[in-house]
Amino acid sequence: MPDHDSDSFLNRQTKRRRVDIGVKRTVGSTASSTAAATTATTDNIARAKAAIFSAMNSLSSHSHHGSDTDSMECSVVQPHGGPGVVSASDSESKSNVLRKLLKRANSYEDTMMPFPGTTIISQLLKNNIAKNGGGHERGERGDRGDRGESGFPGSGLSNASSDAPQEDACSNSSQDSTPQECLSPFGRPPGLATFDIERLNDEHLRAKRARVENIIRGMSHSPSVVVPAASRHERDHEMDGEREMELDCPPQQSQQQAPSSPRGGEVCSSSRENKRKQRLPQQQQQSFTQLVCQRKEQKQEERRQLKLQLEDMQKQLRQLQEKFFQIYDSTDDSEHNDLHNDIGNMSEDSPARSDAGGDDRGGDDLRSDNEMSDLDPGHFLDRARALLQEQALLADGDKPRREGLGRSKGHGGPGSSMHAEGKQLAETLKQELNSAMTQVVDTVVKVFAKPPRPTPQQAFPPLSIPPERFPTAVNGDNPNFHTANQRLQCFGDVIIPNPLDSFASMPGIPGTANDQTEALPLVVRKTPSEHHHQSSAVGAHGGHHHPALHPSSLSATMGFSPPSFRQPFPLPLMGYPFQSPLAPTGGYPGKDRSSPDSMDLSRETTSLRTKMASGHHLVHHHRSCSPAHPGSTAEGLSLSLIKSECSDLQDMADISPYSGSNIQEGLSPNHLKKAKLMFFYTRYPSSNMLKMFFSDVKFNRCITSQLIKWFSNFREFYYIQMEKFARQAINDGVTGAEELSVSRDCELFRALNMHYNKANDFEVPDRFLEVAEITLREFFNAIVAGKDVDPSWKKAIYKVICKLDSEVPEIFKSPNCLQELLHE
DNA sequence: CAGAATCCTG
DNA sequence: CAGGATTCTG
Repeated sequence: MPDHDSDSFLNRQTKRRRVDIGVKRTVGSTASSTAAATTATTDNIARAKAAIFSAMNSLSSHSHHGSDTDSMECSVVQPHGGPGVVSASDSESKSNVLRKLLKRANSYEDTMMPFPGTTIISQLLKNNIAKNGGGHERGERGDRGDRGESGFPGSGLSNASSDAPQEDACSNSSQDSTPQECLSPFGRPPGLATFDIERLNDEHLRAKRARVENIIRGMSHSPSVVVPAASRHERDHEMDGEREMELDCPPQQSQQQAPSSPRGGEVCSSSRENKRKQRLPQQQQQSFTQLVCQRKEQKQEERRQLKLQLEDMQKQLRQLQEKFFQIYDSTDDSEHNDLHNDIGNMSEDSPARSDAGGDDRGGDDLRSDNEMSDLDPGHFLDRARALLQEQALLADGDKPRREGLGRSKGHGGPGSSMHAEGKQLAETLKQELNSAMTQVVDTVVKVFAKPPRPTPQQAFPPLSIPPERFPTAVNGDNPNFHTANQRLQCFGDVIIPNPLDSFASMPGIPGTANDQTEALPLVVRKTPSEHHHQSSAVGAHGGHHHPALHPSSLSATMGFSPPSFRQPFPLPLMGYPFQSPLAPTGGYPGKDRSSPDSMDLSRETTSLRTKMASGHHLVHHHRSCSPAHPGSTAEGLSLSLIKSECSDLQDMADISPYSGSNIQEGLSPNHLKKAKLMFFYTRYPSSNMLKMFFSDVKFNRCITSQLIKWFSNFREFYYIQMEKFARQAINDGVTGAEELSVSRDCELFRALNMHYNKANDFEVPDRFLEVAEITLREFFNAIVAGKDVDPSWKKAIYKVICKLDSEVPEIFKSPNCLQELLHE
């Protein structure tokens, strides 16, 4: 299709030879052919790239599923433990926190990793779950165990004090429960505990349990037990949000409904939380003692598992941190110091640090932003990546640092030889870690979960992608994405050009609107001085994106792909100039792509697109547009969503491979200026001529049209002036054309010069004066002859003038001609 | 009728 | 100068 368009266009140019006013325009058929050939070649390249891209997408798709699976796995919930089992809750909370954090990482990874299952984190998590064995009681925690849990979601720092466990409060009243909490409107009937339903991975099983639970609840209703919902509510909310996004588990919903929990406001009430609330009450129910006993065993088991998991995760976390640091400390320290610190604070194996961290955290609210940014997907990705690399390195020999980490992980075992102090320290550290995690999770959840969730779902219903992913991907573009990407680039082999950026490099984009023949506002206002690297209308193409043009080969092993792959198009951003073919306009079907904001955002988007356009991506899209690749459904989200308005894709293909040159994607003011100067030589330039003289511009239909339009406008002005002065001369009593002359100091010339050579920094060729004079006389004669009565009387004049074009100096072919010309 | 140039307007 | 409407051509 692209070829066709291009060819047809060129052919038309060649064949057409039509003219303004009946004068045939000279067009170089040869040049035309050449251009066509070039196009074809590039197209082939494009196809190859498309294939690659396609493959990538496929992988991405897989990863997605994988992530879901993981999520489910991770969603296992700790069964309620009796009074003596409180520690379980503790470990559970930690484990949850860690898991969530880690999972979050997974999530992000999934977003970009082709092989979800292979992500280190997920693997580790799985292993943990699988291998959980003897339980480690955290005696230290004691009855306070629940605290950690309760504290985690809300304000990570305040967990020790304000976040009194609502559960405990309500059930035992031994804890510093807040009355309000208990009185919360949300307090629901002391339903029987939902046992450990949550832990069951099997949805059906869970559903059954839920039903049973309902029945039981109906039977036993102990008013004495009120679930504190107020604070819990908040917490649940957050957690729910996270869970919902991460897990997207249907079973939970059924359960939550069952409990008849009045919390209508919540997006997705956490079944798990609900259950826990009900746990204690349940135990108080004698009638269910047996049942409880049975459950207890399971709970015990669960507890042990959870503990193990927690420990493992902690260990993993440390390892990740360590590795991450190792890798980044040497590279970009400054940029990630925050992250480093944050993690460090959470690290258990560095007492001093942890302590300090704890203190810091007390008044560390100000850092929330930083933390947030640090905890973006990119960070997780980085960490994961770091881990991978580390593993590779470890194969050769363990690194000292890692050793240190490894050793740190021994705490917690019941048989641990730790001294009391050590235990306390460990405990403290754990809490710190917990709180830190909480904070982190909260921030992340808030940031990624809240805003856009609804929109994405609507946009991509069929994809059934966890809502959170979209926001994530989208948000990722902003501050975080770039940094993440940059960091990724540290791993040279795995670097993938930012897909979004590549869009900008598509020359065709500006005019991409299929049949858009009229020039779009391609001209970007720039300062003449910045002739080079000036950002083209299409945006930040100038000079910076080149690196991106060397798309690193995708590392299959790493399988990292920018989030943007999955959600490459921040749709809202896909605005005007980029109604590009590539633009996933399809992504948001029916969406107004030319929203007013688009322009503003375009700049931002542009940079992203630049990279996106580079390499295979660009080409791929291109291909998808071709008839041969109709649906390209299997090609993954981005592709499937991409509606191709491929008209000008081919043009893009032409230029996509360009490298290093100063080719621009749009016409700049300098180009306009140059065109005006050229007008002194040629009034009717052919499109091929334009291409030759604007070699620094990537030609597409739009550009061509615009250039032609420019000259058309030039002519318009020129002829208007001619007619005006001719009539003026007539009015002035001039009787013979011979009396008319055009000199450099005449009015006419000044008018023209003012228009085409405003700065007067160009020496107008004498030939132009001649032509102008001829033109003036033509008009004069015509008018005198009364030909102006004929509506098309000017055509004859045009016909004459168009033959007067002279050769344009070679120097105009130079992209730098302006400098050269004006400096002479 | 499509495509191209011109005309007209802002 | 850009856009849209109109005209013209093959």
